[in-house]
Amino acid sequence: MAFYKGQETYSVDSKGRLNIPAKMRRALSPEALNTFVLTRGSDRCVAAYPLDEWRRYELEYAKLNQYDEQSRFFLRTVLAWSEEVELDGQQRIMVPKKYLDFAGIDGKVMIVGMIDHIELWQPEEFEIYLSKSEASYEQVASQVMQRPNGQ
Amino acid sequence: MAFYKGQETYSVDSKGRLNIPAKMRRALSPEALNTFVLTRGSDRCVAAYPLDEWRRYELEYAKLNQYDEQSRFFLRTVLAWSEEVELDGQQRIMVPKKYLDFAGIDGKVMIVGMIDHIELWQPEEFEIYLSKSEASYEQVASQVMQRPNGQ
DNA sequence: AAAATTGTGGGTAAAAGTGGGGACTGTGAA
DNA sequence: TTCACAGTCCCCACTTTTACCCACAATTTT
Repeated sequence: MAFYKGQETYSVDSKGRLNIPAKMRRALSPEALNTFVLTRGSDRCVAAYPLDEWRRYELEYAKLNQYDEQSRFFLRTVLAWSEEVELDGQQRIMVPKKYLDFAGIDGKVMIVGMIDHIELWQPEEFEIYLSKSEASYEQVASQVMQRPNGQ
Repeated sequence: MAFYKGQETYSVDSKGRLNIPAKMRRALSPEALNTFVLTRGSDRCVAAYPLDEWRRYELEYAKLNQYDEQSRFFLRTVLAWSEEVELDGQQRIMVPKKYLDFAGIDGKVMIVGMIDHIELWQPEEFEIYLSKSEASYEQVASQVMQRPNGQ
């Protein structure tokens, strides 16, 4: 499987349409049916999962017992902020306004590859996010990746 | 299989008619015969099951031991509050007043996709519901989904 | 250099969401 | 029995949103 990576600055037009970078589009498997599922990301961004990836999560959700109060709360929270969008003839998706608002996006978007999904950020917001960690990249990396490459 | 998801604010007109969002309508299988079964949801909302899904629940209900007092109570409550409604020419359903009253709905409705059914909420009520959980979303998520993606 | 792909914008027909009139039905009161 | 009334259902109509098409400059590939 191809993982999403890289960052590109793209624009959302007045109709809310957003072009998906060609490189990232190539990582879309045919099973995704040219469809992404938008959802609220961790931190202030919009996450877009290819449909086939999203289905794997959904199957887990479907197993939850809806008669359990906590499960219901979890499902409603996740699902209320999920929506399928399909690529149009120009390989663009329509991003509903409420998602743009959530991430503070207006006009320009930073599209970031994130392994199994892509993220949409307000460009300055993303810069700030990268720069504001007190710990350095090297410090965090050594904590997160104890034994890279499975060795 | 397509699961219900997303949230949309729609309106119930003076005749009690409610349009079903197109995206959710597309998740309706032909076996549902354009019919939903309304019932009381868990928490203060109205649940609408596609007819074919509802039949599966009915099979479960049929297995309950009617000599058990709690089972009887559960069955009577659920069944007394169940009613079939069919989509009209404009893809709307007629929501009887008692359901609107139960959920406190008047004019505007928040329609929420919930895996195998959709829920109708009074919009503010839903906002409050999402925001007032004592535990944070992250806490609940980690409790509910111990092993996300089945890994 | 030519050809194909990519990123962006806009016009227009179709679909979606909303509202209302009028016929039909069944109920209860006169 | 007849009438008034409420509740449905079936059309029609209007506005907004979305989907689909075409266009074009910039970039990449051949």
